[in-house]
Amino acid sequence: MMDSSWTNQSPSLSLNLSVGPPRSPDQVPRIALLKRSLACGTQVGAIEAKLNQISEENKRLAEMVSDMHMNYSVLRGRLFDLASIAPQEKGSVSPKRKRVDGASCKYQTKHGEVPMPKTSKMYVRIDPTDSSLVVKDGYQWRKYGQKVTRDNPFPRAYFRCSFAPSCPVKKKVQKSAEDGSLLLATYEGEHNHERSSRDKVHSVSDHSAAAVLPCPSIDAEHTSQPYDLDEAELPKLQRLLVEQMATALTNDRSFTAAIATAIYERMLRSPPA
DNA sequence: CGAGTTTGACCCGCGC
DNA sequence: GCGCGGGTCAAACTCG
Repeated sequence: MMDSSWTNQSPSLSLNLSVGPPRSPDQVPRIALLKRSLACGTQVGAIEAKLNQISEENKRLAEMVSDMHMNYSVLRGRLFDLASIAPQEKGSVSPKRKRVDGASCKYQTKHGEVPMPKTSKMYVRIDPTDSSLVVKDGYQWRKYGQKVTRDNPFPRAYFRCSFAPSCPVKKKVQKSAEDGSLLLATYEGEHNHERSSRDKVHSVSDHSAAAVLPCPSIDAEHTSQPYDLDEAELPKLQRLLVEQMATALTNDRSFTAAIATAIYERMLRSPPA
């Protein structure tokens, strides 16, 4: 259902930072020609100095990207370390649904032993001032309870799927204790119906400032499987990484200038058909 | 008026 | 046995 590829793939960091398009053999004479034509003037030296400066910057940027890639690898390693040392159930299972046998993935109710419902988690970025605890996921939900839990100052809301009366799916929604702009939605069970067409259209995109962040290894996996990370850790790691890269790149004016120059030159040399 | 939300009470398992 | 805490119930309330 969710894409778990985020952590499985290294983002491509092989950014081509050369100014202008890659030089093909037939472009070298063009550069020579350009130089010759400019030789009439007194700007050749200045242009060469500028080119040297740009290559220096390119070199620096390449090192920066390499550093970031290394940091990414370190963080990624730490992520998987956390995944491997915290495989046991951390979240409390409802007492009424206490597991009888962890291996058999069953829990006991007053009606007997039934299969453990699949649980998945999803993180949603929201406006920190938004206390509605609404996650637009394409299904219709009816709230049936709200509680303040011990380990989190934010209330936890309980929802049941109201689209189909027989649908067994439940959802718990709570703001992250560390980050009030992050909602954690925990789904229990599987829908036995399609999404409502109305919500299909408005799913995710119409929520004010909300962005669903399918939690990579947690979300695709189920909590009964090995990747049961501390829910606070994973989004923090992801966010840290993305913010680090974005900050480093956007704060470096020479990088943005080089990108702009490269794009400009590329567009000049290969105009859209 | 019906559907959905709020909220205090209640249930039940766990740990001490 | 008792208190704690998470989950659920259901009456009261709100809103369209």
